[in-house]
Amino acid sequence: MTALPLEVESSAEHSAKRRQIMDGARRVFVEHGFDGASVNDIVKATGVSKGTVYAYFPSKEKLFETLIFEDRRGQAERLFEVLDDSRPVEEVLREIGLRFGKMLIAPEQIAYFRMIIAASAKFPQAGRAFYEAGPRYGLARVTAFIKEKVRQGELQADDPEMAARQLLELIHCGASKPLLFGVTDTIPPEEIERAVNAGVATFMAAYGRRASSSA
Amino acid sequence: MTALPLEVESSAEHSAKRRQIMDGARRVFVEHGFDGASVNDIVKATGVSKGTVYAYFPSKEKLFETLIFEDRRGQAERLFEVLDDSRPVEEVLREIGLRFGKMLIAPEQIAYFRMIIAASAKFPQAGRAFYEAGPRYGLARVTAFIKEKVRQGELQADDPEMAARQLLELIHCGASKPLLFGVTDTIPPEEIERAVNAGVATFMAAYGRRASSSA
DNA sequence: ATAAGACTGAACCGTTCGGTTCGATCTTGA
DNA sequence: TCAAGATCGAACCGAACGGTTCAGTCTTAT
Repeated sequence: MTALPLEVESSAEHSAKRRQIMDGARRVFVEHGFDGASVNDIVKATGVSKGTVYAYFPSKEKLFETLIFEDRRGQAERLFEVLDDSRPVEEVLREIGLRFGKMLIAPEQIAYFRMIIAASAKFPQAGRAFYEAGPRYGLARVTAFIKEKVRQGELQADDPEMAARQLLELIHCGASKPLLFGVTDTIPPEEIERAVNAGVATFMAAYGRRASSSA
Repeated sequence: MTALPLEVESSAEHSAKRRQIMDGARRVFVEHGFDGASVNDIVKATGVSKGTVYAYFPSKEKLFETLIFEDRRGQAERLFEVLDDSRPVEEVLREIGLRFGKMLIAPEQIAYFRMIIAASAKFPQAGRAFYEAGPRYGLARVTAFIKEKVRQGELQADDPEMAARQLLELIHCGASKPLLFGVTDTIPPEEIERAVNAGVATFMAAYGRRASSSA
């Protein structure tokens, strides 16, 4: 290989052309997965020439890895912003539940999960990056929220992290699984709301101030 | 294509050669996914000639689909056998929780899930077949168990299916996620047990006879 | 023994794969 | 204006892709 990739500097890091390439690549990777995405299809989706793609990224692998690493959008941050511990706990949990539920069943999200999961054997660092920016980040935020609510006396939990894990599982309650396995394309919004309400009720039965200690 | 696949009769349905081919193919598909698995690698893994593979299956796609459809082993049946409603509810739930948890973190299982999830966009029927033999079957069994325990007075639940969904999520509590995303290769057994115990406690707090009605 | 069927291993096919090259053209900055 | 760098589109490369073919060998049943 005689053509070295462009030396990335701060300005080039955010160049429009580079972003254009990554946007086009993301579409193809999300649709076909890493192995199913051909470089020629990616090139078409980018709207630039193949030579230019290779001027920015040395290989298909590097393009994919870079995409996943830099795609750690503030999605989880925005989602968990509503964890305002000055408000009543059930109110917050219902709201976070609905936001979380809607996010987890969005078609783009399902497709993105599928792509990451599929690629995680070959690109474990990419899988890890995604996991830490998403699920783990969310868990940490919810754990902190629960700790504060325990301190305030609204909740009781010996193990706030386990409580947070349970909460996240309860409010979603596996609703996205049929989507992941291709069983259906849509989940009715009422289903999400139903799971959220039931999940919050169960969580409060176990961890609410009136409940017996659970852990 | 001049060579037609072998007409499948009852005996050929279970022929050793056909099984050999599918066993070899499964190994390669599970390791590399559908797109990442090459027919040449599959042929090597089967230990038969390429011509023979094509004598039994008309294409790579058909081989994959057939494999998934016929792989509906009685795994879920065996797992949920312990749902014996003549025993105390907590005892049964702990036991099913441990069995379920161990199954869901087994490396072969993780790899199989990954393969199915990855392929579900292109092969939704295969994804559905897997889902119905596994998660949906389990949910139905647990729902029936909960209904019976409600009838016996050990549990109370207005919505046994939602209760079953919650139970399945609680006893596992997302323990396999780090595996799916390639974050780690192993989950300590104590972690599974801990999640099971906490999950059963939360479930009983919400649905046990002494608990307030949750749904 | 013989014939039919199953299977083998090697070669083949047209197409696609990821990656490379390059003359021509465009863009940008001095 | 000019030169350097960026980009283009087309062609190319060797390897790999899924699928096909076939002479030879093995297996089985009569």
